[in-house]
Amino acid sequence: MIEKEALNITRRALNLEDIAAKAGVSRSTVSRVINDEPYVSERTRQRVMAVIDREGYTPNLAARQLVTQRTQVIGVIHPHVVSQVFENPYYFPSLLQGIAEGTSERDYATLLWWCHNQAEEERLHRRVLRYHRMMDGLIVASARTDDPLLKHLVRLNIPFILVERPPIMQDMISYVSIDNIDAARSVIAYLIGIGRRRIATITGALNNVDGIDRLTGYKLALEAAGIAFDPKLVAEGHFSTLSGYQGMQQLIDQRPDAVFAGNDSTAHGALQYLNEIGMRVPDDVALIGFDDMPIAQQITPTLTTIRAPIQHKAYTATTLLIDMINGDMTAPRQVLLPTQLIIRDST
Amino acid sequence: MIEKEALNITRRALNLEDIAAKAGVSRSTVSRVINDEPYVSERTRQRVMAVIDREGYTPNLAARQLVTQRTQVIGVIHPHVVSQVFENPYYFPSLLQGIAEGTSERDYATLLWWCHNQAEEERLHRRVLRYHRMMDGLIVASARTDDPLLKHLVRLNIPFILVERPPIMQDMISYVSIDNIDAARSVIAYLIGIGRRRIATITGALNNVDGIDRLTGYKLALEAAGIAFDPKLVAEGHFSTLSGYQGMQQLIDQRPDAVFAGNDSTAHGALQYLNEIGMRVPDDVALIGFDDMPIAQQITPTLTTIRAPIQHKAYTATTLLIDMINGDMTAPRQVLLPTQLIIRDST
DNA sequence: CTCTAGAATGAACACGTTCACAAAAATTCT
DNA sequence: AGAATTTTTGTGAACGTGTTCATTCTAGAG
Repeated sequence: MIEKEALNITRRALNLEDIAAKAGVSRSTVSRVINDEPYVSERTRQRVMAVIDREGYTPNLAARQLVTQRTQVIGVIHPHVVSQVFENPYYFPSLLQGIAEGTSERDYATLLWWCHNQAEEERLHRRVLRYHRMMDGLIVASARTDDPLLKHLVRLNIPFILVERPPIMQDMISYVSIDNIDAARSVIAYLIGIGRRRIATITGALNNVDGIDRLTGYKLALEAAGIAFDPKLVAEGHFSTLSGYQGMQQLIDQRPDAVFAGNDSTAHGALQYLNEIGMRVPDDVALIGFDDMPIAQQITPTLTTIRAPIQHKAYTATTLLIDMINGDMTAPRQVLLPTQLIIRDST
Repeated sequence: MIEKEALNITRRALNLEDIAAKAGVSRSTVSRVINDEPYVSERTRQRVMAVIDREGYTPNLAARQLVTQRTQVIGVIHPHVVSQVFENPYYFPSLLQGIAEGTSERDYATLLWWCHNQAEEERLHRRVLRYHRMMDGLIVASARTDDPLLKHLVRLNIPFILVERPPIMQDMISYVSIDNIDAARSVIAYLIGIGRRRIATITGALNNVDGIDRLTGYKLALEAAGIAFDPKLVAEGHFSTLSGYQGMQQLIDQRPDAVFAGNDSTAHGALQYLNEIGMRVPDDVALIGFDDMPIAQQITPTLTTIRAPIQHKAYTATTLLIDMINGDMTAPRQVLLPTQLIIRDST
């Protein structure tokens, strides 16, 4: 018998019963101690804790999940990630940082789902759905307008929240976003206020809700000021430096006196073209970006832009999601966080 | 009875037994079908599959994990993340992309552990250790020289791999990294080859193995060329643009004719200072960075630098880790990936 | 037809936890 | 002191899967 024990090289991990035996109590008492439940005498609690620490016991999470139906894990899905992440490299880390803040507070773990290329998107969806039992809820970090994922999630009845305004079913879905429309509107109003009249825009990606909303705000502000909307003053971009450069190239013939770019990278590209052809910023053309990336302060002139509380957005989404999971939320919630206009030298 | 069933709003999910009943077979047959095991007749397999698809059954992963002792999940831990991630924003996304590639291929999920601030580091370690049963293995994305985490991981006997050269126990620990020492050495040799003699360096963070190794390579190259090492030509930085600016400020009195920066951000900072005081690059001072970040091509002059295959590094680490998990690896493996010198206008 | 090897299937157990309930012990009240 | 209450502890039944082993079925050989 002793030999058999000694030969047993790959020892199985300790379980509740082992700890109970060593502490001279029953399995459920140990369970109560671990889960901080009442109705355990202080003396017993101490003794059990001592054994747990000494033996280095950690609970088997799979067994716990099996009976509680809870995993203490949330998923983060970012299906069409590649280009966007590399165009605005601060967005994703900021997002994750906010999520980490929320999950750390509430003791959740984070399962990350993202693609290494565009073609994998479909496969990723399938994997997420197949593994959905591992997650109590899901943060959808980027939904395309034609994304079938959301419908699947609704069908599976898994709690989820978006960090953008959803492209479909907006009343049914919870989300936390920034008020892109209002931010764009106020920034255009500001440009009008400082006397600009031929205000062009290089949009963000228009299969993306953020990009669409910023364009909408642009139009609304012009309308409010009684300036006719001119499609020739709109160049379609996709959040990249290159698209800013090309967009500016396309717009220059229209002689704009101001350009509102879809984000700071785009503004940076536009600036590069303006520099090349000798146009002065802000004297000839005022330039405004979006997101307040670090690049905004690194270029000359420093860039007027809109600061979005990305990390805070993600944090809010995370805590809301956990509330949903815990059943503390009955109806879907929609939150729009305010942005801040940062005026620098480019306007 | 029927009413009771109908009233049961929150229906429990389907399990193997349900599928078995609907298909007219036993639970173990369904299990065999799902896990692609032999000894199931083709006819039975078809019938079971049809039921599974129709009912939309997915296995309960917790139950499976409980019996197989496998989770199909790997963890990624980046404990002291904040400053570093924001100084080199491309590093972390590239890393995750490589990991995503590896996990996607082998059908693993990724559990992400990182801090939202420095103070959380200790807490994060504890959480990772407490949750370690959820992971088959761990990728350690950034280990400080004084990090106690590695010892804990060894003690717990959990498979793990580093994506840097480990600060301790180098023979015992598997890792995939780039050959920082050799890269730095060859880049200095190149500078010597083009006639530079007073070669200064602004180091990376020196509590980081990458930073230390790059400095070591610098020293070795000088030694090999018979140039005496001069501590006054070394400024300590920490991978940031600001530290590059300040480092250059500190070094300028030494009249260097070349500067090797700890990374491209640092080089960028150095360039800003050189521009301010009217020094020409590369005529007066040659400048070299590390990492080939996008900024290297955005500044004027474009930056000579070293391209590191970060994504490939992470991919390799991921597949090796999964090999470890599957027991396909007996001894620890150490892999150093080659780097590439990218010569541009700054030298 | 019988016999046999091998393929196909099912019954029962194990995994480690939580939870509901029962039992025992301690405390308070009359 | 004895009853009533409250605190503390233990027992047994889930949770849903994989796995072992015994049993049944099938096809082919004699």
